[in-house]
Amino acid sequence: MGVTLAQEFYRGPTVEVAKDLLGKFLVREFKDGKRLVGKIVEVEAYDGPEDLACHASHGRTERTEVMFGPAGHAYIYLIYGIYHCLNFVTEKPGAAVLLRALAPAKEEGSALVLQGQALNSARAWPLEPSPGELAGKEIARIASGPGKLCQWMKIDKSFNGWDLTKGEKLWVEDHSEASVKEEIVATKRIGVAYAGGWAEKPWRFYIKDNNSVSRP
DNA sequence: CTCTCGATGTTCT
DNA sequence: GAACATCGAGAGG
Repeated sequence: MGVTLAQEFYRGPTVEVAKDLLGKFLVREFKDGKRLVGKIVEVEAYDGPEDLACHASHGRTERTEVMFGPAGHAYIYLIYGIYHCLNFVTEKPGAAVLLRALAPAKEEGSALVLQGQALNSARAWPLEPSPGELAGKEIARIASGPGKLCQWMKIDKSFNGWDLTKGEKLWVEDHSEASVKEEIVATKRIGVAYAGGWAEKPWRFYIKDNNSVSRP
C-alpha cells in the first residue's frame, strides 16, 4: 500500500526533493470519493530568491507568499491566463518543485497499474480500446505537461497553499515497494531563457523513455 | 515532421 | 504596458 509523504520529505534540498519525487504518485480525491492517480515522471527545481528563473526572485509578494511558507504545501499560479501550474514548496524559503508531467494510473484493487506505457517502462500499451475509451498513446499524453496535469486533475488556484501532508483532496504517495528502479535524465529547465546563467542549471528531471514526459 | 501564432488574465514595472 | 515555468491548431515541407 502507498504511504502518504510527510512534511519531512519536502524539507530536503530542493533539487533532491525534485529527483526523489520521480516515481511517486500524485493522488487527487474528489467529493464523491473518486480518485485520479498519476505517477510523477517529470519535475523541475526552482531554488529560491537567488535563482533568477524562480518566481521568488522578484521578492516576497502576494503571489509568491506560499513559497516562503512551510514545506509540503502547494504553490499554484496561473500562466498565460489559461493554465495552472502545480508546485510543491520545499524547506528553503522561496523554493519549490514544479510538477511537469504524470503517467496516468488505474487503481485495480490495491494495486496501481500504469496506463499507456510502453514495455520499456514496465507496462504494455492497453489492448484495443473499447468504444469511448482513449487509445494507449492518447492516455499517456493526458497529463504530459504542467498545464495539462492541472487540467486533468482539476487543480486550480483554490489549492494554492494546500497542505499536501494531510492526505486529503491532493497528496503524494510512495509506492516504491512495488516499483522498478528507473533511469533519470537531467536537462535545462524549459521556458526560462530569460534567467541568464540560471537557465543553464540542469534542474529538470524526468524518467527516461517514459511516454508521458512533455514534448521538448 | 517543422514552424508560427493566438488565446487570455494576473503580476510586476 | 509587457511579460509570462503553456498548449493546440493550422500552414507548409
